[in-house]
Amino acid sequence: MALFDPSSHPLVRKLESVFKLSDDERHALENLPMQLTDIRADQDIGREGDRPSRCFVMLEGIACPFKMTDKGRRQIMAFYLAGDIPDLQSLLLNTMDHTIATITPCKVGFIRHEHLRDLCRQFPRVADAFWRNTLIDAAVFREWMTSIGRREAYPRIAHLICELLVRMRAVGLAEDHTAEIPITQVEIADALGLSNVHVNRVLTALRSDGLIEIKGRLIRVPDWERLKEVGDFDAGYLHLEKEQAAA
Amino acid sequence: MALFDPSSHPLVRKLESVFKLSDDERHALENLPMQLTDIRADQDIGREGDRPSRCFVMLEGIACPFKMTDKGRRQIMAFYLAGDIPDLQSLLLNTMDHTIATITPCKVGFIRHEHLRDLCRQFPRVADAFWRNTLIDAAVFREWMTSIGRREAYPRIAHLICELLVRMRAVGLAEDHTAEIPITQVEIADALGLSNVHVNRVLTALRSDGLIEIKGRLIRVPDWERLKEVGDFDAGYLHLEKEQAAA
DNA sequence: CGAAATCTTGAGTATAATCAAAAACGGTGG
DNA sequence: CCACCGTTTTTGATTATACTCAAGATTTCG
Repeated sequence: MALFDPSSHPLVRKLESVFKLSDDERHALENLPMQLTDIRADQDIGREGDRPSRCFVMLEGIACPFKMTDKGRRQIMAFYLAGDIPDLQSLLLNTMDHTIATITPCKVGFIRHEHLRDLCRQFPRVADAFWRNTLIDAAVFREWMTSIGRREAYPRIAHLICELLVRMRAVGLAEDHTAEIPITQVEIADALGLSNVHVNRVLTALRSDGLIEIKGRLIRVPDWERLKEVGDFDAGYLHLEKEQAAA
Repeated sequence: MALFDPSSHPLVRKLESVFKLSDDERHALENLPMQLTDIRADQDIGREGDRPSRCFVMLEGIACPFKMTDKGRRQIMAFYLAGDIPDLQSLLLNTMDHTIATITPCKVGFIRHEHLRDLCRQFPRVADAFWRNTLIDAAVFREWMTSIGRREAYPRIAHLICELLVRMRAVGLAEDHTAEIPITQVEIADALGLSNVHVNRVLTALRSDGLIEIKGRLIRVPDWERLKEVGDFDAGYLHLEKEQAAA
């Protein structure tokens, strides 16, 4: 599978995974004013309560939306990869109900709402594609809810690894069943509603059971079918196109 | 606050909570062909894997989307009330990734996708309102994730009660701090990732702490501010208009 | 009125949390 | 190249929240 191609526009890539763009649509997307910005790790890009006037596209790195409870506990609600548009919702919902932060150093492209609105007005299919994007986000939230609420730690972690691998493959960030996943155990814990200590113990168990191999940030899955089964993983909820979903 | 007015069209009500409809828009909505159907309790309306050709609007009753894990455990991911459009996503995502079932006897209105598509094409603001609707669903999913992952059972249940009360008030199904909530403890357990036994114990504790009063299906909250605080509840994520959010 | 569903309570257990500290790792500068 | 420092991972010991199993009480509804 081809690696991420930095020469093609990220939004073009994103939308072309849904349908064939017309020349006009492609042209409009490529000429969308976008402010490229580098952001270092562990920085908030948008905060709960903000009223943003622009969205951003992930170009490189990993970011996450999270909330804090009154007891100071953090819940990470997703991991965003290259091509994702984390706060597309700000286009229609004025106030941010969560914070979005970088996990690794990131490259992002900011796009002003007005430009996106113009684009949606002129090309309804683009608006549909954005809408579809938010629907898939919601589908992923539902799956995470199911994991957090009803799967034990062992399958829960296996499930997350499956999801990340499939999504990274879909955007060319992983090949076969190996990927570099620069997410700490603390972050995994906050995403899955577990303690970092327990995450560590389960990862150790997954390794000694031969389900995963870890070298630094590199994770390899020797037996994909078995990991999928352990994690009760079915990629359907990601609503990827067939070619990409092939596992 | 006025009780639910069955004479006004549910979609008109829904969209008017977002913006003022033009006469044309209102007229188109009111003339949308809609098949009214009564469904008894505990029936699936749509199943995982289905490829629906229509959406439905909730008119009466409560329904829920859920998933089953391979171990046979159920996760309920939301509660849908009158006015909600549970599977709007089927308009853009072909295959259902979860099942939707009634909790109580329900009255629903089925609307064919083609009619909704025509409507969206003709009235872009209506499409925006639908999109906004799915964004709010996603915001609720995020809040639930936070509850399930990072709040203990006691605040978790308090939080759910707060949410249901606010949402029911918003559509005229509750007055003040009293509502009829026909959801069993097993269903609450499946929604919050708890066992029914534990839900029962926590509800007992909430009662003996004077936070809620239960008579049959009727639930009363004597001290709203205190329940909100216990449940770490802030209605912001529901993105209600100001008048409705007033607590 | 009676059967089925729901709620309640008790007893014992298990998964995962917390607390604490040591080991390993990754990057930096000398 | 290596020593050093902060971060992350790992391990141990103890505790707690919540689960399971089981049975009895209560409510709901036909």
